[in-house]
Amino acid sequence: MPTTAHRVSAGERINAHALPGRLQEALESRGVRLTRQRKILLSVMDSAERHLDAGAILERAQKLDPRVHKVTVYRTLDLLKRNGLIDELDLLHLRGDQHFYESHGPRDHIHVACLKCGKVREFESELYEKLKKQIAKDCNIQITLTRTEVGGYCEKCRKP
Amino acid sequence: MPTTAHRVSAGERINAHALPGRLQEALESRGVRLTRQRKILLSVMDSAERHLDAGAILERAQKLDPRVHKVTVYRTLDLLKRNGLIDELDLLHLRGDQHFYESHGPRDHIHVACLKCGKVREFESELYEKLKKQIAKDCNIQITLTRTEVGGYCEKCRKP
DNA sequence: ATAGATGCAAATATTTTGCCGCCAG
DNA sequence: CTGGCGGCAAAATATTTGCATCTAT
Repeated sequence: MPTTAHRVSAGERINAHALPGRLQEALESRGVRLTRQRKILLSVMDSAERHLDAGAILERAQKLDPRVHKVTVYRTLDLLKRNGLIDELDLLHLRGDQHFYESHGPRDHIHVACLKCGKVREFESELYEKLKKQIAKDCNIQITLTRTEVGGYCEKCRKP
Repeated sequence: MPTTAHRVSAGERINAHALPGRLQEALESRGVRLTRQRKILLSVMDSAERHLDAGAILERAQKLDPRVHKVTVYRTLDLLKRNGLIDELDLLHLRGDQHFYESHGPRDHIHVACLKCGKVREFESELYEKLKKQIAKDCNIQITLTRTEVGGYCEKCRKP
């Protein structure tokens, strides 16, 4: 599996442990105990410029503080999942069979990935909202989570 | 019921080991070598009434012929994936972290799963086709695969 | 006959669990 | 102080690989 190029987005924060991000605030407001390692992990996830898997989260956390343990990463991810604060993605197994995580905001989006260069883009659409409403109605289901992943070849990768 | 067309469950084909199914025919036409174990595995997948993972495929295959090996299941799944004959799903990790497979026909569909009872239903929609076209256009991508999985609570599981 | 497929064991990769000492509140 | 949390090792789960042997064509 190819190592995906590191995208440095403008929004990437340099100093990870500076201010409490969205996730930390969410846990605080729920009265969840905030340990040293949790603060580090939350800041890593809050400031990620791309989707990270458990291993990548561990790496970045250990750069901030080597005392963070692999198992704690999994336990913290589980905590966040249980609290509905992150989404677990597979990204079409583009980069392997592990899971990727993203702190999910209020807006639901589709992941659009290029199968060649591996770039993942997020896409929002009113049509998607309509589709979900149609599913809810026609299947008589109360939808609580959705995941749409699209793979293909981007403009650059189609050209010779 | 719904205005939109929807297929019932994954497969309704009845008899497992009888006649060559869609998958076997597809491989034959491509000149792929058809071994004893491949025929068995293909028939298992062609006649599955629900989405199976590698372990479930192995189990069913061994009931037909105990000489089928686990590794062969993975290698055959890989063969089918490479030939674009099956889709690999995660079904929202409803039943665990393994992958599920389905022989994919010409029609693309959405998987709608109840998070409580685990029932998975397939759903087709013109709206979905439109959405894909919109993505292709707006993201300037040539789409080759899509996966949409929706989780929620079905009518029965919402009731007391 | 022979290229390609299978079986077996062992290696990888990822995630989970049991147990005990530690620390945030 | 104390109940939840984290570290460590080991288990569990899922999948892949090396190599010798077998078989469909």
